[in-house]
Amino acid sequence: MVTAVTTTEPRKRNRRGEGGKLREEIIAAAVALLDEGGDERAVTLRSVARKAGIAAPSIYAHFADQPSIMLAVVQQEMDRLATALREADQNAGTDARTRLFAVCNAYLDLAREHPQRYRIMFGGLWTPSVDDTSISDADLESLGAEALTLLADVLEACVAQGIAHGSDDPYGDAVALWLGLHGLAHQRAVVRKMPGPADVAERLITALAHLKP
Amino acid sequence: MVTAVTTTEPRKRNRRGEGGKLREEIIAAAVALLDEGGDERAVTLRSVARKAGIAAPSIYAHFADQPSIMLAVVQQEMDRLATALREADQNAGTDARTRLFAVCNAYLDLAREHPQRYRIMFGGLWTPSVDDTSISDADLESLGAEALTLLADVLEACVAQGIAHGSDDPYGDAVALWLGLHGLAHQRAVVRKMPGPADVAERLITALAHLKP
DNA sequence: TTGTTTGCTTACAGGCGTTAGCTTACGTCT
DNA sequence: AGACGTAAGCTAACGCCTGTAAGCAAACAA
Repeated sequence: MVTAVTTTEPRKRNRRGEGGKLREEIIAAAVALLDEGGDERAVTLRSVARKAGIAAPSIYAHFADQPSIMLAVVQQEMDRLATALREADQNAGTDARTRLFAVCNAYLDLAREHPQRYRIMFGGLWTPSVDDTSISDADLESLGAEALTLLADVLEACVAQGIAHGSDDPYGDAVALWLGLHGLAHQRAVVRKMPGPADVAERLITALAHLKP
Repeated sequence: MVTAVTTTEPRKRNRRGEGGKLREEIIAAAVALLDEGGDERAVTLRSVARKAGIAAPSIYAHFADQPSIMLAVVQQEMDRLATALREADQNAGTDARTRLFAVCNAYLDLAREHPQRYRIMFGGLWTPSVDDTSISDADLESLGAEALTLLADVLEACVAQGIAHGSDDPYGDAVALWLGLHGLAHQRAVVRKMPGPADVAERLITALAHLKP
């Protein structure tokens, strides 16, 4: 049983300048392993290599060590999330309520579509190997801050349009709203079926955004 | 608190009827490993055995396999949590607002005191080995349901005392409130420092319980 | 004494991350 | 056209740790 149980065909070597392509393929392989329903323990250096159809040591040309792979996955998915939120906001027009629900639902949808990825991103198990300079706490915090700023913007718009009760600290309200969304998204990502009513999301958003009835 | 799991001294064998004691010591050892700041990967069958001062195979007399240990830890900590919540409620007197904050803060405090345990409980990584009959999904769900019922009770009391706006579905509101608490507790358990204002907890509770200003 | 509980020792097979050194094919330069 | 430097990836191997099986030794109760 040495060979290729899954999808591994004799890999075509990349062209001269395109060695970096493999880096993306490695990340994609890691993500694929997650999406297949395995938890993060299924994402080992060797399993990723198998999935990508390469030999395990070939990874070291692109990543310093195993945690670096997870780190890259997290960063990529964080970027994807931030982009999705911005996009949802911009496609939502100018009505504040529509914007609010668009952004929040985009967040929840992404988490629901890829629960394992969400778990990795916010589950706190990717153990930053501090010597990886390509990404750091600052990166992630700034990304979170970006999403929070977006939320705060939308909340302010709600107040400005008179559909929500104001507050002296919209950023703080954004944090609270995000925490609620995160609680729901994470719990959905973890358990097979959530207890509670179907409109929990709406209730959370309405309450935490202080929307007027 | 089961004590003396710190170092590896030649273990005193248990008396005739007290073989079951080791089971508790094993769980305690696993919890200790978590509390030492290691994540769940640090809790291997062998590391637990080392911590408990016994030989690795000796665990099999008390647990079917390694995941069963984690499962037992989760159940124990879930019990502890439920007890703490009930206790906080009963010590809070009859004022609904006081009861509400007492229960919620008890939840948050416990999570903050033992972040790694909290992560294990709700992180969804303990991979139930289905053949373990001593605990099951039903157990955990019923436990969650118990906590939720408690929350719903307190919320109804708030409405009854006129300090919160009513709702046609107090249980649903309890779920929403719990999700908010969970989001905060989990995020605190995962990252070293939370962004946002210091009174996020109060804001979450106030908003999700629909407390009147 | 004898049976049973309690826990240990030894051992195996397999997966892991990582290092060292080799092969092959590409692009370039004469 | 042919040689060559180098990028791209592979094979082999190391040491470590894991979960688990099989059988043994000692202490206690009857």
